[in-house]
Amino acid sequence: MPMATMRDVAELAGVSTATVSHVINGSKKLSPETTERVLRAISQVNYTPNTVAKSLRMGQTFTIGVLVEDIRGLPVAAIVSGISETLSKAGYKTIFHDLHLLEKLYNQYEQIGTYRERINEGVLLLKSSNVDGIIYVAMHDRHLDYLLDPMDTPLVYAYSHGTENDTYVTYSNKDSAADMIRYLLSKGHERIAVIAGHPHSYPTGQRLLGIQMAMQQAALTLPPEYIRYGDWEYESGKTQTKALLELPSPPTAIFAMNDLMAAGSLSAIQTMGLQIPKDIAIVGFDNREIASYLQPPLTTVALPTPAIGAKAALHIIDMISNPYAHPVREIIPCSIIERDSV
Amino acid sequence: MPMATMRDVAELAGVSTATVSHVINGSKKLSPETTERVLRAISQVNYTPNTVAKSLRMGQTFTIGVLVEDIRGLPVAAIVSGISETLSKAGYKTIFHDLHLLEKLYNQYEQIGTYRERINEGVLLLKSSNVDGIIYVAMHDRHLDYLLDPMDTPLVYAYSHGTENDTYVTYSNKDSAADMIRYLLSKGHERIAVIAGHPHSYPTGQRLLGIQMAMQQAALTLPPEYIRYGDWEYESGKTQTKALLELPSPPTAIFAMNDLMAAGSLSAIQTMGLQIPKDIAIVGFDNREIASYLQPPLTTVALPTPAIGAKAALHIIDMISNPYAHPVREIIPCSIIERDSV
DNA sequence: TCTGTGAGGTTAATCGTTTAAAAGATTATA
DNA sequence: TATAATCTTTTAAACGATTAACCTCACAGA
Repeated sequence: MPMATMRDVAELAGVSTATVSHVINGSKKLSPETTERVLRAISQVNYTPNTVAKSLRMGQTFTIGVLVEDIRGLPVAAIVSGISETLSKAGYKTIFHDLHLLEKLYNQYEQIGTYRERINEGVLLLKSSNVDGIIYVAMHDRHLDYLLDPMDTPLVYAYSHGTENDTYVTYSNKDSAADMIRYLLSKGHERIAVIAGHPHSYPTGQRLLGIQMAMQQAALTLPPEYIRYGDWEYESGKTQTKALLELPSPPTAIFAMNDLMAAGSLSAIQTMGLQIPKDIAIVGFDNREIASYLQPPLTTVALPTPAIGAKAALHIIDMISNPYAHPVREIIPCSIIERDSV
Repeated sequence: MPMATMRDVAELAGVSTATVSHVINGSKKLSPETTERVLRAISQVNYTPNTVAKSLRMGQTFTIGVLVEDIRGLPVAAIVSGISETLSKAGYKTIFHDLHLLEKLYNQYEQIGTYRERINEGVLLLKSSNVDGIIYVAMHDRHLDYLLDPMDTPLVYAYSHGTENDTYVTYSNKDSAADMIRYLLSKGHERIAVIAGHPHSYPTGQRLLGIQMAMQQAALTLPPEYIRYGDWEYESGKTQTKALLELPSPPTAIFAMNDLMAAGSLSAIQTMGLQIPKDIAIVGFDNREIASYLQPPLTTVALPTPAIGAKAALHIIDMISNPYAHPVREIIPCSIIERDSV
């Protein structure tokens, strides 16, 4: 049995389709009797408006395209969760497109062409679905200016940065790192070492900046031998920690720039027979699931993922109703999750 | 500048919109010159068909609604990833709706009403978006028969079961558990204990069945004191393991029914000063991220999540073109991930 | 009695496609 | 030469909503 249409309702109620539409949308004052009759007819035939027809007529789909690099990436799922919640509360639907780009993204510059293709395809697909706007959730900064060229659809970046002229919402690298240092300082640590990520990556640079800043403010310095670079992976945390502990004057606290390296660090510390947090403190970044199951549970900084998603959704909705507004850059602070590793 | 329409193309090429449509869809043989002219016009005005109009006319949206309990649930993201990939390869779009139901689901029977409401809302929302079909991704079995009542939209369950008359795709609880036992047996273990999940949950029951079966086939038995029930959480793994180790004749291998409890178990074993896997072996279930970062890395069973997603997508597409086919129940085997804990 | 006003409803165009059916043009057949 | 057959293209009616503009009627005021 085909879905009931507005016509069916109109006929049953003995009115025109215009009247039915007005009842549904409250777009005109109607007599109580008519309204009543139409409402009854609606529930009698179990009528639901056909969104497709509505969209065609109104030139709006009330649909936002959510383009993600890979939903399997941990922060991505949490961000999408936030987006989805806010969007549906605001009456928007989410059309989801996954680029499946989770392979290790670094050092694959030869493949950048393929990435661009995949991304372009995704955008085209969403645009051809007549989405009212697009949210792009990427784990690493990508310069997507080339994408914007043919883009008359509002776009906001969530998590990663766009260019200067884009609207994006991300988390604070610099301030969060500084906060963590201040936290360590407040616990009495002064000899703090850091295991950074890839030397040239944006988060590494920013966080290092924040760290130096916080140290300076405390009239302390971060000696060069206390800065070691890893590759964001478990093993590198292990190696760099060993190097750190063999220093003539080893640190009393280690700040690893993600939880994976922190886990490696923790394992290295323990195989050297040291106690955490008695002999040395260790903190991470990201608050992945693993952080709470390490022994001891890891103190780390939590990304404001739900907030990033929610804000991104809010911004895209704004941009739809107000297409010529200025781009807005929103940077959300992270929070420190205290556990037992310091 | 508004998007170019078929009319624009037609005018530019000096033909009717019907001709343009035929060129695009290859639905009629046309002279090469006309085709050429239309094609040129299309790229000149940068035309993309308006999907909304197309959907209205065709009565099909080429859109599948993906209803998830909560995308933050680990297996959920991986399943959605599989769904999305298969769907978009087949030319379908994914409209995503998250129910945000991640709060601990157990023992909340009072809240079941709210769940039903949330789920119903979601289904209604998707139906009103005129999706061609719905995939429901739930982490726990829910009896959604009440949902099907007004459902003329094809539905497939992914991960969880539906009722007898539903199409679903899930993983094998019984066989995977049996496989794991056989694996342990092959490594020389005969005194195998199990830390189960909630006593009355479906996975617990099925896996226990598989375990008993495999033991019997090896002419071994699982003594009652070797079966302990946890609550799927870390702490319960710890407690149950302690109890197991205090037995007069402790097991040489422990099979925890998820990685979280296995992690707890591992911690308990180590605080008792035992070596893994030398003194005792431990295996888990789920292959969560945590499994590979435990010390030692945990041997566990991996859920076939991408396959579940892919198959679910395939089934829904089948059902769309063939609405009166029989329901199909597909159970996909899991695989054992060998690491260093046995 | 006539005009003006407002309330309550309707008419019909429109959004951008698809697709039967019709029409026109060209070639083949008798 | 007339007719049939074929090939190419067009006409126009959908699909199911929204909405500006119009219509009708009742009543108030002059």
